[in-house]
Amino acid sequence: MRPTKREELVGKALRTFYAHGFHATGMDRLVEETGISKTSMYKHFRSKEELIVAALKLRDTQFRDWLFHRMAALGKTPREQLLAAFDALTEWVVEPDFRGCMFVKAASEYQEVDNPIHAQAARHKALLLEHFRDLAALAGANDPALLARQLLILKEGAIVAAQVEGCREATVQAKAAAATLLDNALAH
Amino acid sequence: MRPTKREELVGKALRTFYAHGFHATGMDRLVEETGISKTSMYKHFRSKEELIVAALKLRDTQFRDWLFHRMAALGKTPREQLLAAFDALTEWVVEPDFRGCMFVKAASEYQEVDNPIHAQAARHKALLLEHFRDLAALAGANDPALLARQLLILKEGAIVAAQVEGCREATVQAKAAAATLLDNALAH
DNA sequence: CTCATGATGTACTGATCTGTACATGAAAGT
DNA sequence: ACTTTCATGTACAGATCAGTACATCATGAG
Repeated sequence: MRPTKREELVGKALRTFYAHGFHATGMDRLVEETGISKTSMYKHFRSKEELIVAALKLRDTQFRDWLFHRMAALGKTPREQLLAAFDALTEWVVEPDFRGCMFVKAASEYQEVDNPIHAQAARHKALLLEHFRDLAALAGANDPALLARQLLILKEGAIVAAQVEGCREATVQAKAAAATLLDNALAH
Repeated sequence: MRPTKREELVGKALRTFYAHGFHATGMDRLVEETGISKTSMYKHFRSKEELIVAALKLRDTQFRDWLFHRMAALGKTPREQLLAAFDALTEWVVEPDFRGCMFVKAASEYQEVDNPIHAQAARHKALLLEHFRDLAALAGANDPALLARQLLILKEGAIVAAQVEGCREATVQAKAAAATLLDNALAH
């Protein structure tokens, strides 16, 4: 089924925001890129903030779908799937248009905790944590919540290292750390 | 010795940039806050970019001084000092004006790798890595470079979790993970 | 006192920001 | 054919952006 006009606008905005940042991307630029008129743009989205939130929601579903599917494809057991998350990250960070985690960027530019943009970023992280916790429980971890959080900390840290320093090995080094943590958490 | 005018300007700019972001903070605002005139401001710094780089350099020395001194104060052996880094982080993230890592924010808003602001952020991370690698070697790690990188990945990830999700436990959970990695790396 | 020098403040430039008023267009109902 | 309705486009408002031209001021030298 064809994407609606609104979905098309959100998709284009998502790419531009990710590539250039939120404050640095003006509505004029988005209007120019999409070929739509400004009036129509503001018919679809009452404000820039609303457009950003819509873009983050799209990114949330895109990223989770991609990550969870790669994890399921690359790993059979829950333990393997958790480790496979880092293989998926390795595929991602070497892509030429990789620019770090969009939600970290969003939360960085909109820091007030009550800001809808920041809240949307936090929500994404919470959803990731939920999935990891379920898998950690399935894997038989002593403390699934702790293990899930630690693995996600490794994930965020590896992305930051890859983005800020351009470190290519961060994700595989994070995977090695994750393996150690998993071994430790599944032993008893 | 008294701070020079320039140092005072950099210090104030640092606080404002950290609290509100780089693009979101205009030179007009900084001029108003410091009481200086715009002409004088541009006498000290040829451009906003130059001011941001100066602020990041100050932040780099401040943060490294603080972290390394806390690590030395809280830990005796190299191993204890590496772990103590996470205790220091725990002190930091609960401060009311904690807003995440300034260098991650800077690299997020100025993504081009050849941008001086981005480069300054990368440099800070490299200096942290150097210190951690030295300590890991002193601690007798099999692969000091790997261990140092993994510990820093935990550090970045914990800061991100604390900033984006407001997660209070992230730094102590990261410390637990760090302890596991240390145990593993020092065994032979 | 006179004049040069350098720091400072005011007021501005042109560009860009988010958001809107209003004119124009096409399609649909009667 | 005439009017209503709604989507679209143009042009703009008012604020703010980074950066600068120029007037004013204090100070120090001769």
